Amino acid sequence: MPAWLARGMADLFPAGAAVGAGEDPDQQLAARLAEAECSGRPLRIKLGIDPTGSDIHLGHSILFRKLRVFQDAGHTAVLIIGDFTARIGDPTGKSATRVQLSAAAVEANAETYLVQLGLGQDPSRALLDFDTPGRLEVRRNSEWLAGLDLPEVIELLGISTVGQMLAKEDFANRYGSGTPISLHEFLYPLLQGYDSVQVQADVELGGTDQKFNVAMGRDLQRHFGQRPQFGLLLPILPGLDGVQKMSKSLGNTVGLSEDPLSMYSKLEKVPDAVVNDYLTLLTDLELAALPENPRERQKAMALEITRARHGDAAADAAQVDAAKLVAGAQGAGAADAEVPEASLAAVNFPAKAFYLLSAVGICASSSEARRQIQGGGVKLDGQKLADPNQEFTGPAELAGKVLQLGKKTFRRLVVG
RNA sequence: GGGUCGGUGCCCGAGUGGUUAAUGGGGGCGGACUGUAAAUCCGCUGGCUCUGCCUACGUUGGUUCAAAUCCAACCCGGCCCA
Repeated sequence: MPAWLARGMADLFPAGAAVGAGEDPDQQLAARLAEAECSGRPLRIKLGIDPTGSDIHLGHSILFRKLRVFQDAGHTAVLIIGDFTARIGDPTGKSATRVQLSAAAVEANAETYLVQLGLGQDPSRALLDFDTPGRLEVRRNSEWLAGLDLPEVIELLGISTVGQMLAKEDFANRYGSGTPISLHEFLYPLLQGYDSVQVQADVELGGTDQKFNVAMGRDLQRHFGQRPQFGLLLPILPGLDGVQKMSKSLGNTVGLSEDPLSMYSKLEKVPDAVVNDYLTLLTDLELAALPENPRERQKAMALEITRARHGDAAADAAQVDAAKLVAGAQGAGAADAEVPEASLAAVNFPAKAFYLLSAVGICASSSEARRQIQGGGVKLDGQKLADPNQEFTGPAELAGKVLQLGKKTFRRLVVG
């Protein structure tokens, strides 16, 4: 099996026996690849995404990266936008039923997804190859799901059983703990599987949490007389906390569209334990060639990922700025790295310190600002603010100064 | 549909008429420490230009000087039965 295929792989099924099982292209992916090579017919690699949010983060991108290497090897990426299934909500990994989204919201999300993946963007930084003919098909599953009639739905339902559904980990947990499961949620794995039938997938990519759904696709394909797809599962990327999976609702993500500085500075402090995972799954670097020092590894990882997304120059600059920020936070005076500006235009003077912080957007509320000041976490031009009630009479007193919350939040105050 | 138990702040979870934005834990934020971090220790954790005033314990209404705590209806959920 080629290295580009094996890197970062968590599971592959069916895996076939290494020796003795012959070269059955329905049992061994390597054989199927060879068959494609001979016949000149590229494989169809399916990846489904649910446009339930508007941001793609690094956790998603490991799947797209794998899809991309298939593209580069000459195969066809079939990207399925689950515009229909998003309205049901994939129960996977959720402790509760998902909210259903409106069709319009789903479509808007789908558009931003494609842009983030590189549609219409600089191809050298795009996650997928949008340009080479035959390498990418984008499909929306409402295409075939919206028109299903009741007999067809019943046929789908008949392919699986309640026992099978309850064997799925998430359902089992929820059922066991008395958390509600709506009946329509059982439809989700079936519909995702039906997508495989519709696009005649040879391989379906997914996270390890997708095993059930991907396997379901095989059942459905067999039911409809097709060769069952392979399931190629990739690990779930741990989030910035290093423990839980990367997920927006857990607030431990790095978004693909984040600016270089925030991307770099988040990544450079990922826990040591997961740095190698990030390197394997999000870069093409050789682990053995990297420095042993854990701090150096973090930096190399952060830099490489930022480079791939923003280009070398922007990433290198972000690294320098991040270093300045840390130095500044440690008492070397206010950082002169790129500090976001905050306008004083919306502030009504005279302004007390706590009100200023919230008016300028550095704190979520004035009460929080008051607490932060009392907790000693706020500085103005490097000088600790001690009194939340300290009054500022006008913009002139503040213009050009840098307001700092904690170690990493800075705002340069501007009059305009 | 019947019986029964339950719906508390970001999450979990105490509290069952009267100091109180509501014990505790998690998470988050801030401080110290450190190789950034993690671990550990400390503080904070509804809102409001705030020495006071608002809004909060599923929803609505009621009883009371006084309710998250009592009553009624309704909504939502678990379990058992049909």
